[in-house]
Amino acid sequence: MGASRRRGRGSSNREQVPREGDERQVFRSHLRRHGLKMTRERDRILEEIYRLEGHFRPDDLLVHFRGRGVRISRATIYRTLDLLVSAGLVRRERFRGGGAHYERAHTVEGHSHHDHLYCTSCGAIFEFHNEEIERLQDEVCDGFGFEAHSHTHQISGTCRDCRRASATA
Amino acid sequence: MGASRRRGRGSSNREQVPREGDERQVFRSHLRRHGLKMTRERDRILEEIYRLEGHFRPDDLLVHFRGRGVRISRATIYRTLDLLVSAGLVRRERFRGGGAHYERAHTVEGHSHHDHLYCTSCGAIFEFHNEEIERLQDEVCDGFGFEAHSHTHQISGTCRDCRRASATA
DNA sequence: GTTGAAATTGAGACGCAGTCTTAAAAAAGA
DNA sequence: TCTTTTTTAAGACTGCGTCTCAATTTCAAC
Repeated sequence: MGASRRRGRGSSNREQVPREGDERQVFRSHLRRHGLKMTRERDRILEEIYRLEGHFRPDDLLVHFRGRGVRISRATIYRTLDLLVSAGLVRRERFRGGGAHYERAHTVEGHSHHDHLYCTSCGAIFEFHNEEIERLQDEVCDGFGFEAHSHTHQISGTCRDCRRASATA
Repeated sequence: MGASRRRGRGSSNREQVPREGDERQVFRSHLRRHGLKMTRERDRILEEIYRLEGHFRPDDLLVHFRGRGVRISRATIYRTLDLLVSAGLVRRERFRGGGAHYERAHTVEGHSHHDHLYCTSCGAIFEFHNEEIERLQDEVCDGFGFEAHSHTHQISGTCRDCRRASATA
């Protein structure tokens, strides 16, 4: 089939530091470390995710690709998301009862992740980060001899706007 | 609010506070407040939940009733769990990707709930409670003008035993 | 560049949690 | 008791996610 050997966008190869392809490098080395292969599909999925802002669901990707005539199967999207999560490039988040949401991790090292406020009234999602909470979490883990890999901290409730709306109602 | 007496294990039953039926009263008045009816099925489900220790899944209840020849449908169990959650008597928790787990809320007022450490290796669940984290959460919410109704705070990782096991391996 | 073992893919079947639909039954107030 | 409204059981159904497997692609060795 199409043998286009794609490189990155219009990579201006000026600098030494791979800025644009940072996540790609991380992904590649993660794959290599696990004896896995880089494929065109995985590359495209990663690229798309890093173009997106905010949260997305697997189906969003599927629709996106379908809409552009790119055939990437559902299975591949799910498989790739799993890989990206274990590579630390993407975070999986669950709100409400429905399916998982994903978002790219903000830093490769995973230091400054954020957590979420979820408005059950309008579905809005807010992000917060609190260093002190993070520290206390570590303390809790130490107390249990527990080694944390990740965490989920969601607060559900009513956002400012919805509160205002229901107050006037 | 008000009457949240502690309720230790074998509380000395000196007081007038309805011990055994506490949750039933709460449920009843919740239903009444919403123009809903108390039924035998709802009563049985509540009773069973308050007999259980720890986490359970909707299917556990189903199997339990089936095994005893009590016919309560899946739909009813799910509907009742929803009601109990909104009445504040039961908490819904999600671990991993699978279905929801439930557990009874420890106090009616919802003050001293706990959060969870989840071992991804053996599936063990530990509970923790940290007053300071709770306080900081409130602060975060205030900052957003957000009114919290509930929260989920899960830390995934490896528990002490599993760490030990993999260290010796 | 060719080759070939091993990994990956697409398509759809499948599994499971949870919701919806319906007629029949039960609750609660008058 | 009677009447109205809610609830129920059963199972069809939905949606998310996983699995299967033959065909294809990767990539390291040649």
